[in-house]
Amino acid sequence: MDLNRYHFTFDPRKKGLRKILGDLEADVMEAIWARGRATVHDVHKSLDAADRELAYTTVMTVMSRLADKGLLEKRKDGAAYVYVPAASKEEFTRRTVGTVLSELLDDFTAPAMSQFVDLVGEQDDAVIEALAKAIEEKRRRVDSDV
Amino acid sequence: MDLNRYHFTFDPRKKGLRKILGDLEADVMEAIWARGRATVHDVHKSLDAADRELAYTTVMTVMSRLADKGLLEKRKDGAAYVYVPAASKEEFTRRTVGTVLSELLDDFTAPAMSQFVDLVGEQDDAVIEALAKAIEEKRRRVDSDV
DNA sequence: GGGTTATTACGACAGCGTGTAGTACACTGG
DNA sequence: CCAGTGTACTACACGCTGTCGTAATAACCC
Repeated sequence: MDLNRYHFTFDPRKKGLRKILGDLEADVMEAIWARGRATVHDVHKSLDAADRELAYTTVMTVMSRLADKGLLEKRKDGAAYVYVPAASKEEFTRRTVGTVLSELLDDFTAPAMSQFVDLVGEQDDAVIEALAKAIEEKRRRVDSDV
Repeated sequence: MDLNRYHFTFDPRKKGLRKILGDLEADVMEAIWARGRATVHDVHKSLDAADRELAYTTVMTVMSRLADKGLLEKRKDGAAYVYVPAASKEEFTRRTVGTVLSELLDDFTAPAMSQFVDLVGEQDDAVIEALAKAIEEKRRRVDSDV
């Protein structure tokens, strides 16, 4: 899960996790999340379609790299290795989004706040209210501390 | 300024704009923002310190790439070209942060919102105040629209 | 146990973004 | 018209990702 510690790319043109993972990496992760656990064989089988023939070793390399990055865990399972996601897709997404947001908040506090409020405000008053409430609580806490 | 359209890297280990720009690119931008406009000569002079000797052409290449990316505008000025930031540092920061946030909100709406609220709760007072202010402004704007 | 098959390890190379720089050409000033 | 200075173009390295091949290894079947 320590994508958090690493440099990664952010591609606004891509959708979802592909903004952050490479295309093939994302495909592999999706495949593994879908089945919970998978061997290289499994993943290769599910990705190697007619329109995109992938070498077995290509899949293996990618899975290996994902394990190095901490997104997958590699476990010996009799014959072959089984790869298990270090976190569910939701959890991974949550953490990644959290990392980016907190980095943004740390380094660009004011613009991040105002931009966020603007962006969210366009569609969702509820979130603004939630934020306002969070502020309220925070203030109350501070007050009672005093 | 259309970093927005391009793939860029995001490095949590770096600070500020360096998360998004390369180190040298960031140095160059800072130098140019500091003087408003600059020639390659100017930038080279201000970056080429004893501890970091840079070739003139290195600076030129970087400036040229920044112009390609739309962060700088290049204007003929008699002998040399002068480079002018396409946007102020604040504006650039604002837009970049905005791009990232809006991408995040589009693709990861729920986690982005909840993470944001959570993160804000953990922040120190200054940050909370910034947020409160942002919300205030937002509300005022909305009210006057109505 | 030997041969066959499935897996893995390791290494390679390409493309892209960034840092770095050299060379050759152009333009300004004198 | 020449010298300098600045510019364009080209190039190479490194890190990340996509892509594989080859060789080694482990499992399996007779």
